[in-house]
Amino acid sequence: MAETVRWLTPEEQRAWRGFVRLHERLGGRLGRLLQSESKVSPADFAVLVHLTDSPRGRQRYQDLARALEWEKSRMSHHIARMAGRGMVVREECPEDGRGAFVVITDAGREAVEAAAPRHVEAVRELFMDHVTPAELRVLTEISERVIRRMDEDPS
Amino acid sequence: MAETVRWLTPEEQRAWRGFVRLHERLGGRLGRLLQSESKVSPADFAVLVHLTDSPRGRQRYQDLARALEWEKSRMSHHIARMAGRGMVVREECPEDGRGAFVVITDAGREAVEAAAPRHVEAVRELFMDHVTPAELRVLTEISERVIRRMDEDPS
DNA sequence: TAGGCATCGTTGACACGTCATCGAAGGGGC
DNA sequence: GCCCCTTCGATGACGTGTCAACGATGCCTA
Repeated sequence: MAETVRWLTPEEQRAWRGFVRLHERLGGRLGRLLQSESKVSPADFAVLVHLTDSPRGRQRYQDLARALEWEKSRMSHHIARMAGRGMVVREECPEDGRGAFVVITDAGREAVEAAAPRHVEAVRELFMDHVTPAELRVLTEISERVIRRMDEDPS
Repeated sequence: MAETVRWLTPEEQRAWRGFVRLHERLGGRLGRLLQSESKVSPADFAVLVHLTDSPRGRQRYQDLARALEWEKSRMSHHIARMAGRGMVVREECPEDGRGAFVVITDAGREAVEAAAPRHVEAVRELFMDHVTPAELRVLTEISERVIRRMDEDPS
């Protein structure tokens, strides 16, 4: 079973390379932009938005983790860091002795409200403004299809 | 100057969300796959491939950094780790007292040769096989255009 | 040739994510 | 009630990436 490798064609290499680069560059730029202007990283932002959309600004760790598709340990670490910066607090869960809530603080609300316009603006400036609606549809299609395949085959 | 934020439309949100997820998932999966089977991460792989393509398997840190679009400190840290695992060695540069070479070792060559087929296969299975040539062209187009814009505007 | 400035790579502090492991608590079946 | 198995979240070790600062060296110009 050798010699059966289907190597990438030049077009495929170019596409893959561009794709990887795009991710690295966009992520880096976006993170730096937000971090420098608002002390809220994209990850923080995602958490805070979810909390503001939840009743009483609170969510169970596990629910948050499922919604964001994060591992529970990542959630635990990240919330600990965010708690250290005063954007959220941890709260015991009376109904389930194992569980806990993440609750957004006033400082957290202020931070997300201050960061939201800048976040959206950055996504537009760096990405959306350079992509046509048709291209965007193709991208959505690809993304969702590939993710679906990964969900179906958890190898 | 308030109220002028151009929020994302539902389609744009969906696209952006899918795009971010795709990267996180693909990256995670690919990394785990390679790491577990070959002790060569995607980053290692990129370095080793570049070195094997260089005369005498060696490159200056800065050239490598430019080629991969990495920061010099990232390069330094990463090479130090790879050197610790015996895949490369650092070598002084006689012509320039400040500089240094990264040189691939035999172990490094073996590692990249062993990892290459698996790497390509993973990229195919996880991604290429689920994207049509036309979609791939759109993706390449988008990636390169957005990257170009970022290059032009180093805000 | 001496002073000033840029470039090269290193280093340390920190943020982030994964994995493996753990202890506490819930939820069965018997 | 008791055991077993699962679920919840915390934790520590580790690999990875960023930033800021640094020492050493090269280079250019006055």
